[in-house]
Amino acid sequence: MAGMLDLRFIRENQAAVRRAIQAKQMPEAVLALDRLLLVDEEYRILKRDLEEGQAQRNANARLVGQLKREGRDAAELMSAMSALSDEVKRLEDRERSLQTQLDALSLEIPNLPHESVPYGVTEHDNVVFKEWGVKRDFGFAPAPHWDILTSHGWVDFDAGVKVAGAGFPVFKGTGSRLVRALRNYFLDRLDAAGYSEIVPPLMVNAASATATGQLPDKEGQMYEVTDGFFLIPTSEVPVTNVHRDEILDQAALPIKYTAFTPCFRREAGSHGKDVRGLNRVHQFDKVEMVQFVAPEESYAALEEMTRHSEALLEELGLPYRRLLMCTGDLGFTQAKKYDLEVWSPGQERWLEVSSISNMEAFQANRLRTRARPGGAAGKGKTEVVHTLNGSALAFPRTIAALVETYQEQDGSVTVPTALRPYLGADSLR
RNA sequence: GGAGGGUUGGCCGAGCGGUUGAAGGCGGCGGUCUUGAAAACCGCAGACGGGGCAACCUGUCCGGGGGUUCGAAUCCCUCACCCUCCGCCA
Repeated sequence: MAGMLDLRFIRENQAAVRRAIQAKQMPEAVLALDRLLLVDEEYRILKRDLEEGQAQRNANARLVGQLKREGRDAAELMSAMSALSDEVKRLEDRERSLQTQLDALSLEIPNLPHESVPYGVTEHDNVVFKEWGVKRDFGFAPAPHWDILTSHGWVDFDAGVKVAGAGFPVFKGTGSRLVRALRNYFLDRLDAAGYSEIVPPLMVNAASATATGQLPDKEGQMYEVTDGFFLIPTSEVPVTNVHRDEILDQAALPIKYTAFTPCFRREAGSHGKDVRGLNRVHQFDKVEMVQFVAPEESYAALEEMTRHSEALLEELGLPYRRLLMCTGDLGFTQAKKYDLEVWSPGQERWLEVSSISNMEAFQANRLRTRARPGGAAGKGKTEVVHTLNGSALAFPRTIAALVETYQEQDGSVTVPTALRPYLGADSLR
């Protein structure tokens, strides 16, 4: 299985790849790169000897067959072949071993940042790309969402602890209706924007989790269940894997999918105010966008997708800012990423509600998803595709910002206009 | 959970361990013919690697992985998936 970019690209652009990995602040991946290049060199040298041996073995085996068919004695050739076959087998064993190493090392090489991504070491180096909206002047001290939600009985955190554990909020009554309203609202908006809806499996196999980059080495983020399944940390995983091992029709690009699913994340090591209320939970709902596009279109697609998510926040009247992630805060699979953070007046902090990324060819290579005119049955050379995904939006923090932003002094929550048709109410109380 | 049958190219479908260097059909592409098209006929056609400036040479791939053999689509082991019947079940 190929890693991010194919081996040939890495081989021919070693210096640039090394620099890019260093910019991502992933020293262990630099070590993997060094080993990868060494193993690759040995592999290619061995491959020549191996192919020569295989060619000779094939020719002789054919000759044995011919002799036997003609009723002649092939014993001498066959015994001579024995030694050659042993040698070829030895080389094949070595090749297999090197191939296994190459595969494993390839999976350790992260995607490279796009040239437009600013260099940075930590999240503090991210760039505030834009800010939208005016933070509301309350005239009273706005409550944090957990107070609002629990006082109305819209979310029952204690019941969640009893049923499952911390980080599994139970939405009740109006809270549940709010979830359902957001789900329909987001999906309707994306449907109008040309995304076709998918209801995917909520568990995936290891092959899928590897293709999109959750495996190897990031098991800490996913719940692994029995029978080799993983609970999805985002619907990006099952939706993107829909086209694993496929040659797409170039004329069908861009392919746009949206999906509403619960997402499951272990969030090991999180604590304190980060996990208070709905700030960080183990199970949450999210509407996701996924696109398969021609390489030259992918950066326009990234902007377009980001605008879709921003438009939702704007229609909901929630002030937000867009961050351009620096190299050091990019994920393993990402070439470029924007985060959208919504303003939480009750906590006086920004909450990440969306992350939109261009994976370029990184996932497509792991997925073995390519494109050509006519698709699998078509003609011509297969070409790479780019994949992108983004949230539109994550529910819990959106709900947190929503109830905090629209809370009134009497404890009620005004419903933003865009959501009224979905809730059938102007105000929640 | 039990028993049985399957997995071959874009699709369907053959395939005694040795011209499978994957039959045949459909679909695709190019051509002949035609005012044009259809039909008919002829021809071309996979994926992914390695070597080479190139022409070109070469390897691997018949669900995945191992094995037997001079030689495996074909035999053996193993895993996954699909189908049929039984059981259970929203």
